[in-house]
Amino acid sequence: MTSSSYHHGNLREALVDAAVAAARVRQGDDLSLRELARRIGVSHNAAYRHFGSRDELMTEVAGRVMSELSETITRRCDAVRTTDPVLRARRRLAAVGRAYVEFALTEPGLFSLAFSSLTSVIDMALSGPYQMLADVLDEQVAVGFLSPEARVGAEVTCWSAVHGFSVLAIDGASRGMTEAERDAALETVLATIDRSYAASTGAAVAAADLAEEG
Amino acid sequence: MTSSSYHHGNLREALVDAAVAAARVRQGDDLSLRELARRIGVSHNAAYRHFGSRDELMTEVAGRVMSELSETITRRCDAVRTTDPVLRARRRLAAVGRAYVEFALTEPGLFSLAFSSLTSVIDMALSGPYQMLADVLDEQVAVGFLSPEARVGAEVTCWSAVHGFSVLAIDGASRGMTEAERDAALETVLATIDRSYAASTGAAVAAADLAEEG
DNA sequence: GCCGTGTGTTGATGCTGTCAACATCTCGCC
DNA sequence: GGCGAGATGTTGACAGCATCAACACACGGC
Repeated sequence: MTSSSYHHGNLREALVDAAVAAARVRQGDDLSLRELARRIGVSHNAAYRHFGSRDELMTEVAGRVMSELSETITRRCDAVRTTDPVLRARRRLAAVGRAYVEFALTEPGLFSLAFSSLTSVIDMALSGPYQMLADVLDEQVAVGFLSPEARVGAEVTCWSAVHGFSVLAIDGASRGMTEAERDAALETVLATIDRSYAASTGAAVAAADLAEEG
Repeated sequence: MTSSSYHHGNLREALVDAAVAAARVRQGDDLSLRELARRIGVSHNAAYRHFGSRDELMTEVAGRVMSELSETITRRCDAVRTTDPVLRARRRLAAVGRAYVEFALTEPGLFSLAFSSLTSVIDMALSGPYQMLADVLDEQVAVGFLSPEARVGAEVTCWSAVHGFSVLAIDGASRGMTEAERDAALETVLATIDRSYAASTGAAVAAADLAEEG
């Protein structure tokens, strides 16, 4: 329609798309406005008609990434089919953790970009992934698995654990681990938290309880 | 001695010092070779006689930071005076975690720089902080607090938790928290792990056990 | 006393983000 | 239907950056 070759038509979207695509491919936030413009076939600083600065674009990209993260978590969380309420709540928390790490390791470029974007990103996280985590924790309290005392601050604890795991796995520490070793390490993290929350109410747990279904 | 005004005498050291000082002051890895050179009073790219690239300098700086981190951890860990073996092992693990986070929050610039430096940094961490963590965990097993089964992968779990906490506290998530709230959140993280490890052997724990001494 | 090598300097290249001035298109109004 | 305003895209410039190449100085060993 509006493909007049002078006006792009939807530069803003195109820029964000290109940024996401570029960040998806190569690690490091070395993607420049000029290169994005070049790739789209528009001149440098055309971007400035849509974004006040490079950071503003990155913030927008980060928002997209957060949404994608939320989706991944929701999908994984909803895939838990267990009907037993306690087991279900425990597995759903584990699913949140697995989804978070899975996303980070599948899309390390996007993940890093999203969390290196300074401030406002996190505000988005608050309404997305963070809220989902809180909901699952509430569910654990509701079914009597997690004690109300241990509930306070639990979001930060869980988020710290999976976020730290992701960061270390992406750039450094766990490098040199095989995929199997990494998965095992993640399961250890999840099991550690699960065991702690079980102990908060004296609930009994078995080692294999958290194993994924199907 | 060799202060000939043409040859600096110890540029390499001076560069690393200046980089550390600069990173200490302001967040973000926006410190440039040129600015460091300017600050030292030497011309741009004099640095290239001592470092092959900017990254090489940063790696050196990261090494320094790691050493400082190790020191902080050692100091905090050795400050535990408890004589009861089990309580001592538990408090020493908590001390490692507190030291790690304390360093990250006291020197966010240095911390971020060290862990944004791509690869070789982590290798240093392996011989430093990571080894200290492993030792304390071994101690917990030795005194019968942590079960050998729960011991496997525990380094990664603990490191993930405190590292994630630090990262989130520095740039974003926990921003807006008061210092007291942040401390409380950290204690929750430490208590969660402690409770889990206690549960691994069925050891009894009281809430105030981990509290710092005098 | 002289030369080689280590160290520091100057200059240039090509990249970046950002600003200012200009060009072109699109849409609403008469 | 034509026109003017605002939105969008372009060109050019500037300063800053990392890095390379060529040059200048200083000190040590012969």
